[in-house]
Formats: sequence, structure tokens, C-alpha cells
Amino acid sequence: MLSHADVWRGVDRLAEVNGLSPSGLARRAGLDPTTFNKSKRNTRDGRPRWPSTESLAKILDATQTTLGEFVSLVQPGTSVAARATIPCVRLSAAAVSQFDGAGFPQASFERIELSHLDARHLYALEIDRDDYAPVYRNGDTVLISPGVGVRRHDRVALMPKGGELRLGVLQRRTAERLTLMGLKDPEEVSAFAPADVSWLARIVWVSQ
Amino acid sequence: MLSHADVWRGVDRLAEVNGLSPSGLARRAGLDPTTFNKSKRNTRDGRPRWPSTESLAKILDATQTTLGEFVSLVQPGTSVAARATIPCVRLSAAAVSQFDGAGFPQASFERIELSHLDARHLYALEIDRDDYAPVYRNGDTVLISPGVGVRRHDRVALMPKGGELRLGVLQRRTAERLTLMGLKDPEEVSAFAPADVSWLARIVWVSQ
DNA sequence: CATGATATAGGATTAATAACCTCTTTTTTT
DNA sequence: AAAAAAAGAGGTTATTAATCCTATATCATG
Repeated sequence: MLSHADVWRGVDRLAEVNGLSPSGLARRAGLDPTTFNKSKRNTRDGRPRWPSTESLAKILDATQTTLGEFVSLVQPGTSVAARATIPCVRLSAAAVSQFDGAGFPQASFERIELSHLDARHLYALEIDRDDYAPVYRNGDTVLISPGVGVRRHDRVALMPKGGELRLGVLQRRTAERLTLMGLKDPEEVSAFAPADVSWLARIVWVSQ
Repeated sequence: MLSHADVWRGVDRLAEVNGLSPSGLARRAGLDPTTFNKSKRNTRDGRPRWPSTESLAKILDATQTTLGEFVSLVQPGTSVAARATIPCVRLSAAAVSQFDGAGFPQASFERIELSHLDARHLYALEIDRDDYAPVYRNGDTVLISPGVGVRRHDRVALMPKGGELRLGVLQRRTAERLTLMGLKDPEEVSAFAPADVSWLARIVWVSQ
């Protein structure tokens, strides 16, 4: 449910990311500087006041912001895509009768949210060799999120200080040592001294 | 620039995907049925009339639609998430100096869009066995998009009419025969008669 | 510290959208 | 085919956001 508070949060954040006050934002958009005053967001009898869609369009234009970008400012927390939910089917429970002719689930399944898709905290790593096939093939793109916590058995990217980027499965991480297992072969272990590691980050998505 | 026409397109599409007319949508949201009449979208002297933000909030609530989802209806074309871009690094070009202390790319790289993330056309398949390890491990979640085109070498899900869901790499697809290679071993080929296949759909993302 | 500019609270007025209403057209149901 | 319901055009009234205005508070600059 899109709330009054959501919309105003979006307006305030839009001002903030553009280094403006609410009144500065209004002014930039050619609106009256008092338009977005906090004091005017509810009427005297407490009824919420909503900024008009036309005013919103003007502030988006004045700050070169797309509506999609505005939505991520509206939401408290993560990005747009993180809010979308999709049906979820379990592999071993998947049966013909549960899908329609086009292959889409038609019964009511559990739904999951798409998480870790905040574009501000993601980057893509394009796989351009076959070192990591068949897990990651030449041409696959993996998404790495440096801010996300890393645990044992997570698939990770590790940047050594003196070498080249490595992908693997985190085996262990202590004060003295950090070990990765191979993506295709768990027996293939690589060890690193923490002081030689520039950073370690989790692979959160793979695009195929 | 968010335009008046964009917003009205969103309203019309929201009605349409919910099997409603504009007046039916207004009615469902508790608004007057004539609220969204085409005849009222411009004033007599040709000035554009914008629906209020409060009215939009009401129709989103009445149809259980998020603002993020509404944005994809507003845009002529693809979804919101498809609009987000993220930096992209090539594996063999990745060097320590290109990342900041937290592991985020700091030079200006090529940017790519996140594509195939339209929640309306996606579902998740949760891997709950190790049949497909190390490519897909128990606990991984793959996203399948039934509407997306499938080409040779794509990783796919195939639902046989009389069997259980299979994952593999599309090898060949003719009028007489459809063959999949194993995810981990390309030599492991499975053949299907097209008449025995309920549907074939591409795996577009993997969550790890 | 003084001055000027900006931000914000809050009141009054104006402009614009929602709500209400009537009628016509289109679609659906019987 | 006829009747009922829904959709849509368009006019009027009520409500609400924008605009204009004044005053106070806060911030930036010399």
C-alpha cells in the first residue's frame, strides 16, 4: 500500500540526494518554495495532504530522475526490485499439472521476494574465460554485492593484493587463514593469508 | 520526463491487467466511476488534467499493486528493474587498483542493465537436491522466465508430459527431436520427442 | 557580531481535481 | 430481440492542493 508517508519520504530523499532542502527542490522545479513544507503535509484537522502527480512530475524533471528511481527513494530500505515477489516452486515437487501451457505456475505457490538487487550496491562481473565452467561459463555474468555478509559455503569473489581475481566457495575464514574451495571441485583448495587479501565479496546472482 | 500521458497509460494498463475498464477500476477503488474517463483527461481549453496522487494510491491498493509494479505499466516497454544499470567488470581485466577498499569498482566502467527481471513473467525454482551440483547446489534458487526466447546452449528447464522436471543445456531443437546436454557434463545427452514435452523455458537468473 | 539569504511555519486566496449528477452509448445478460 | 448493466461524455458543485503572502527561525558570509 503506497502511503502518504511513503510519497513524502520520496520527496525528502529526492531533495537530499540532490543536495537540496524541500523548499530548494520546489524552487528548482518552478513551484512555490513552501509547497513541500513539513507543516503543510497534514491539514489542521489532521487529514493527510498529498503532493499532486503534476508536482511530482516537475521535481523529477528538475532533478533528471526517472519514476523508477523515485520509487527506490519512496521505499524505506531496499530497492524496487527487492519488493517484487514471484511464485516459487520446489524442484522435487514440480509437476506438469502445476503449470499452464506456457510453462508458468498456475496454482497458488509460496512467493519469494527478489533480494539483493539494489543496483546501488551491485556490480557485474562478466566471465570471459572458461576457468570456472561448467558453473560459470564464458559469457555468464555474475553479480557481486560487496556489502553483503559472507558465510561458509557461499560462492565468492576474492581479490588478492598481488594477484588476480579468484572465484570460489568460501571454506573457512579465520584470523590466520582464509581458504576457498574450487567451484567445480571442492577438493581443490586455495589458501590465503588475510593480509594478502584486498577484499572478499559474495556472488549474489548469476545471469545466464 | 514523466508525462501526463505516461501516468494515464499506467492507469489504463492497471485497469487492463486486472480485467477492468477505467471506470471499473475507479469503482473498485471506491472512487467515482467517471474519475478516469478519457473525456476528462484534458480540460475544455486543452490543459492536461493529472490524476491525484491519492487516487493513484487508492487504485494501487485496490489491485494489490506496488508502486514499482505501477512504474512498469507507466513505461511504454520494459520493466523497472530493466532500467537499473550497474557497473560491469570483465573477469580477466579485474585488478586490485580498480576497486576501492570495500571491493566496489571505483573507476568508470561500462554499465549494464539488469534485464529479464520483470516479476510478472518470472518464477523461482528452488533446488532442493544435489542432482545438478556443482552448477546448482541444494538451496540455490533459479529464476525461470517462460516468455523469453530459448536458443542453443541456454540453460533451461524442461517439463516432460509424463515425467519430472529436468534442467539442462539446450543442445538441439528440431521438429522431430529436442536434446539437452547435462549441466555438468555436456556428454550426458537426453532426448525428447517434442510431443512429449509440455514446455521448455529458459533459466535467466540464479540466486546464490 | 551584523547582514543577507534560505528554510520553514502558517494563514488566505486561487486554481484544479474529485465527487456528484444526468444522459448517451456500448456491452452483457436474459 | 429486449432488458439490464456497465462504460463513457460532459456539466455542476464540493473539496483539496497550489499559489501567494507574512512572519520567524536558521544558516552562510563578511
